[in-house]
Amino acid sequence: MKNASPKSGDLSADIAAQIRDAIVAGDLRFDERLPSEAELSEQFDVSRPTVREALKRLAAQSLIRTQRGATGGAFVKRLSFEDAYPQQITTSTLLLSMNAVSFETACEARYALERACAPLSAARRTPDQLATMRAEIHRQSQPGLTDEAFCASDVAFHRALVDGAGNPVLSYQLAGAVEAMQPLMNMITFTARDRARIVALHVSVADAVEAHDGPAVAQALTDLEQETQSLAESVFAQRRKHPS
Amino acid sequence: MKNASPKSGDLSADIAAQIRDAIVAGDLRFDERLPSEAELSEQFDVSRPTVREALKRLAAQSLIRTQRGATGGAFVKRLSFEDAYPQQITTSTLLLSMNAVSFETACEARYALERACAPLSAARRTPDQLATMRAEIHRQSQPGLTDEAFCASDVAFHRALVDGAGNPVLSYQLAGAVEAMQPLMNMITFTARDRARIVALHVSVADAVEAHDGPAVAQALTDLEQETQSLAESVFAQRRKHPS
DNA sequence: CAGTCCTAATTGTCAGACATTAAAATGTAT
DNA sequence: ATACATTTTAATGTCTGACAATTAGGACTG
Repeated sequence: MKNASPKSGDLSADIAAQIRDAIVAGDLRFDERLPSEAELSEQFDVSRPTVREALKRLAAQSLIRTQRGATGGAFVKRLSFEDAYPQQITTSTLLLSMNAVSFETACEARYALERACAPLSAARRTPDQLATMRAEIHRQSQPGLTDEAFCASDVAFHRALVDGAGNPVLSYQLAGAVEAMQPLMNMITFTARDRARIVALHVSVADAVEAHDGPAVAQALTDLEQETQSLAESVFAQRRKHPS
Repeated sequence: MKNASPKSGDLSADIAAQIRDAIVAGDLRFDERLPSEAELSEQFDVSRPTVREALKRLAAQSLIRTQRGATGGAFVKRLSFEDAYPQQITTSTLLLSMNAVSFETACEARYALERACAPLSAARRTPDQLATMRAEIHRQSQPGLTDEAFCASDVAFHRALVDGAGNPVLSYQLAGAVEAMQPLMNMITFTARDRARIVALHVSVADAVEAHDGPAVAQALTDLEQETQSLAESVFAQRRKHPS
C-alpha cells in the first residue's frame, strides 16, 4: 500500500489495481481487513469518494466485501466458485453475443470441452447425477414443452454430465461454455422430430455414463454435436431464404 | 431503466445490476451511449456519487468505457477476448489459491481441457504456432534457466498448443486453466533430470502436432500429466518429511 | 478558407456534512 | 454479580455543492 503508481490518469482505477495486485500476490489474505476508507484516503492521498470508487470496483469482482458498523470495513473476500459462476457466465455470454462468434465455433468449443469431461464423468458419476440426467431426459420428452424450457433442460442435462466428473475446476470452466450457448440455442425452433433425435442421443449419453464407458460417452457427444450443427445449419439456411 | 428495484440496501449495486441486465439482454447495444451521470441521477433518483459508484462497478467488468469532454459519457463496451483474458486469469488464480484446490484436481482439469484441444490443434495448427512450440522447447532446454522462467516457457508452450485449435472460445476458456496453474507449478523445484523428462514429452507433443496426429497428441498430454502428477507428489512427500 | 479562441457539456476529483448500522462500552436493576 | 437496556463510537452509505480537466463544436478573425 505504498507508491508504485501506474498513474494512468484514473486514480480510482490505479488504487483498485494496487489493492488487487496485493490480493493476488497474497500480501492480503482472505478475511483480512483493509484500512478504513478514511485511512485509505490518507495513505493514497486522495479523497474518500475516490477511494470508494476503487473499492466498488473490487467489490464488483467479488474481491472484497464490506460491512457496516463499528467493527466494519472492507474485508478481502474468499472468492468462492459460487460467486465466480455467474460472472463467468455473464462474461462468456457477452463474448459470444458481441463478437460475432459463429454458432459453429461456439458449438465446437462446447462439445470439445464436454468430451474432456467424458472419461472422468463415466468413471465417477454418482447415482444422483445419473438420476438428474434421466430426469431431464424425461422432461425433454414431454410434449407441449416450450423451446426455451427444452433448452433449459438441455443445459441442466449437460451440467449434470459435467458435474459427474467430480472436479470443481472443470465444472467452473464448463459452466461458461455450456450456459453461454443457451441464447444461441434459443434461436433455433425445434420440431418434434428434432427433439426426438436429440433425446435419443441424450439417452445414449446417459446409458454410456451408466455403463462407466468413457469412450462411448465421447462418441455419443460427438454424434450430438453433429446433430446440433446440422440442425443449426438447416435453420440458418432456411432463414436466409425466408428472412423475417 | 426504471423500476424492477431489487432494493438490496445497496443502491449503487442495484443500479449497476439493472444496467448490466439491460446490456446482457441486448437492450443496450455496444457503442451505445448511456445517459450522462447527471441524467442517471435523476432517473434513478440518487446522487451523482452513487451513480458513479455504479458505473465504476460496470467499468471494472469491462462492460462500459467512459470518455471525458463535450461528447463524452459512458458507452457500452464491446467486450473483447483481449479484455476478458486477464479477468479470467485473475479469477481462476484466486479460485485455486483461496479454495484449497489440490494440485491433483487442478492438474487433472487442466490436462483434461487441453486434451479437448488436441484433435483440433493437430488438424489446424499453423506453421507459426508449431514454430512457437519448438522455440519454447528450445528455451526450456537451456541450462541455467530459473524455475520461474521454465514455468513461464511451459505456459507459453501450452498456450501455443491451445491456440493451434484456431477456436477463440477454446483459447479463452483454456487461458484460465493454464495460467492459473502457474503459481502452483512454481511451488515445485525442478531438477535437471525432471526438466529433461518434461522437455522430452514436449517434443512428443510437438512431433504429434506436426504430424497432424490427434490421438498421439492426446496420448503425449496424458503422459505429461502423469509425469507432472508424480513429480508433484514426490515434492510434496519430501516437504512433509522435511518441512521448512 | 484556415487557424485560433471561446464556449458548453461531461467526467474526474475534492471537501464536508448527515444518515445508518452494528459492535462495544456503559449504566441499571434484579 | 449477572442480565438487560442504553449510550457511545467507529465505520460505511449517501447527499450536496463546488471546482478542475478534457474535448467537441461553434464563433471569431486574419
